Order: sequence, then structure tokens, then C-alpha cells
Amino acid sequence: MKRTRIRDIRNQEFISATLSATFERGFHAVTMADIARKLGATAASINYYFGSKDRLMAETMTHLLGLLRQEHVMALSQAHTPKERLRAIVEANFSDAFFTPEHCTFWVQFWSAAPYSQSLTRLQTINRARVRSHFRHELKHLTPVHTRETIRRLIQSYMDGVWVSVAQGERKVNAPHARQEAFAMIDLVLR
Amino acid sequence: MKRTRIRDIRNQEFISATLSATFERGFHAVTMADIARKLGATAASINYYFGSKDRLMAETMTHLLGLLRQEHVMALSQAHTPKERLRAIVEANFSDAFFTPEHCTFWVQFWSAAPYSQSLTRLQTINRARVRSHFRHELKHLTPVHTRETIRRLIQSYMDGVWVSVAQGERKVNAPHARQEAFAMIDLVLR
DNA sequence: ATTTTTTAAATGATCATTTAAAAAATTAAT
DNA sequence: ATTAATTTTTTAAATGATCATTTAAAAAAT
Repeated sequence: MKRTRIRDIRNQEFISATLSATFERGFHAVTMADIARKLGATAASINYYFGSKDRLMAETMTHLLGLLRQEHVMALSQAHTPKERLRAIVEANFSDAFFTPEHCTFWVQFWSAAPYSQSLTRLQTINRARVRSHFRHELKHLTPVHTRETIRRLIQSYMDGVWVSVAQGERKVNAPHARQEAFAMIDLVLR
Repeated sequence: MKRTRIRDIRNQEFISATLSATFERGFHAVTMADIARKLGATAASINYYFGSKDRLMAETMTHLLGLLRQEHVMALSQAHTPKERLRAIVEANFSDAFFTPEHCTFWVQFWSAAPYSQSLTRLQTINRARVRSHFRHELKHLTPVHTRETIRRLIQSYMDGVWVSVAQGERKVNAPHARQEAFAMIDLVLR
């Protein structure tokens, strides 16, 4: 009945602190102490809960992936046509909750680190396969087979690129506007 | 007359070694010793030539930026219409010499590190402003004003995204095919 | 009492950078 | 050319700083 209250709270808190500290200092420069300081805690307690910095980073990323999936599911519940379901993917990526400077920054740094870490590579592979498969499924109904993969890569690359430019601080973050531009992109690209 | 021969040779060699070692180990994980080892040299000699690791990284990036500009100028010399000049930007980004896994990887890691380094931010800002201005100039002749910025961002984000997916090892690198898909993208997007 | 959580301090490893000296290359003088 | 002096290049070793992680004990909670 009384299953681990504190532990869950700390997990959430440290993950939040990780996002915030990483945004400020960068994925590799950020130290355990930086993250702990955000909560007035100590680096040792992070290890008590997460075991290692690597695991903390991986769990933070897992948290973001979960959030993305959750936003996707939510958007999907309103969608009833293939085109709407395609737009639901875009809506999730550029949702108010998900499309923030902290998240974009963490994500881009994750891209940069993933190829050099077993556990991050695994997360990356799973997520990208999931999104790819959703795209393929919806595009089946929307575009002829010979252009399908080109169009899928175009849409996916576009979305990745937007994240890059946000992480670069180049674009003030405006989720509704990002969604609008992404929808315009889809309309251009699907005839 | 006898101006610095060795120095120029070493600069080139160390920059090459930096690209190669960074590709293997990652921007932040790679050590001076890793890079020096590629040449059978010693970390101290990198400092003799570059002064610091930061400067080495910045100069490596400067080298890549120079290569990109050079490819662009080359492609531009064959272009005679606005559309051709637009395509020249794309050609440079996906040219055989430039569009390699090593370069894409270094570039993505540069994106991730740039916001946290004065000197890298500077390089980043200058380069992106340059490319943006070329795009704007050519798009003036190709698309109505009210969609112009949206289309520019679309094309630029697409290109950035392709780099991300290459750095992810997700896409086997095939420069001619990348150019072809990018040209298809432009045609879709410009009516 | 017992278990869980937290911390201060110790540990140990890794590096970039500096230093001081050796090695190579270059120049100048015979 | 051959030496000798000078300058440039290279290195091994020292330095010093930074961290993640461990440990052992204290605090809090149950």
C-alpha cells in the first residue's frame, strides 16, 4: 500500500533539475553537483537514486520520450482521417508542453551523445523506429508509393531541423506558430 | 619567402586528426591524446600549435565552414538563374567532399556545443547568417513575400535535419541521392 | 528499533596544460 | 661542404584541477 512515495518524488525532481541544469551548462559540462544544487541536495543523493550520471541522463531522456508519446496519443485521440493522424505526429512534436527550449536543447545534445553510448543509442533507435512507423502507416493513404519514403524523410528531417534551430536559440519558441508552419509544410508537400 | 612550411602542414594534419578522432569518440569524450595518437604525436604538440583544445576545436570548425563556403562558390559559378543559385546552396551542403559521416557528425556535435562556448557561438552565428542571407536573396525571385520566410525556414530546417539523421548513422551516406531528394524537396515546395 | 534517506569527506581516475629539456632543422661562418 | 650557433619542433614528466563515485556515519522517517 505504502509503496515508495519519496523515491518517485525524487525521481521527478532530479529529472527536472537535470533538464534545467543541462539547459544552462550543456550535456557534458553539467556536473552532478550542478544538478543537485538545483534542489539544494547533494551529488551523492543522485547516485543513491539513479546509480550513475549515465543512468540519470538516460532516464531523463526516457522521460522526454514518454512525454512525446503521451502528447502523440492525446493528439491522436482527436484524429479521424489519415491526414489528421499525420498532423497529430506534428502536433505532438510542437505541442505546448513538449516544444520548449529546455527540451529542444536536451534533445539535440542527446543526438550528439547517443552514438557514443550504448544505452542512449538504444533509446534513440527505439524512438525513431516508432515515429517512422507511424509516418509510414499514415503516408500509405496520402501519397503514391514511389515518393513515399522521400516525403517521409522530408517531413521528419524538417522536424529535426526545427529542433536544431531552437536549440541554437535562433528562433524564439512559439509552439502555435511552429505547428502552423509545419502544417503548411505538409500541405505543400502532399500536393 | 620561406614562410612557415611545417606549421601549415601540422595545422592541416591536426585538423584532420581531430575530425577523425571526434568521429570515433565524440566531441567531448575525445582527448588531446586521442587526437595526437592519430599522428603518432603527443598532446603537448597540439598545444604548441593551437594553444588549447578549445582553439583546436574552433579551428577545426572554421576549416569546415571554409570548405562549405568553397563548395558553395564553386557550385555558384555554374548557376545562372535564381533557381539554379538556390540549388547551388543545396549542392554545396550535399557535395561529395562535404557530405560525409565525419563532417555531419562533427557538425551536429558543434551544434550541441556551440551555445556554451563564446567562440563557437560566434562561428555559428556568422555562418548561419551567411546562408540565411543567400537563401533570402534567391527566394525573392522565386516565391511570394508572404510565404517566403516560411519556405526559407522549411528548406534550411530540412537540410539541418538530414545532417542529424546522418550523424545518427540512420542513413547510409549517399551524396548524389541526398542532392536528388533535396532538389525534389525544392520543387515540391516552390510549386 | 529499524529502515530509508542524506550528506561530508575520501577516493581514484582522467585530463588539459605547463615546463624544462632533448631533438631536429635551419642558418651563418669558416 | 663542415661546423658551430640558433631557432623551431617535439616530448616526457610534472602540475593542478575537476569530477563521478564510494564510504561510513548521521538524520529522518517509519
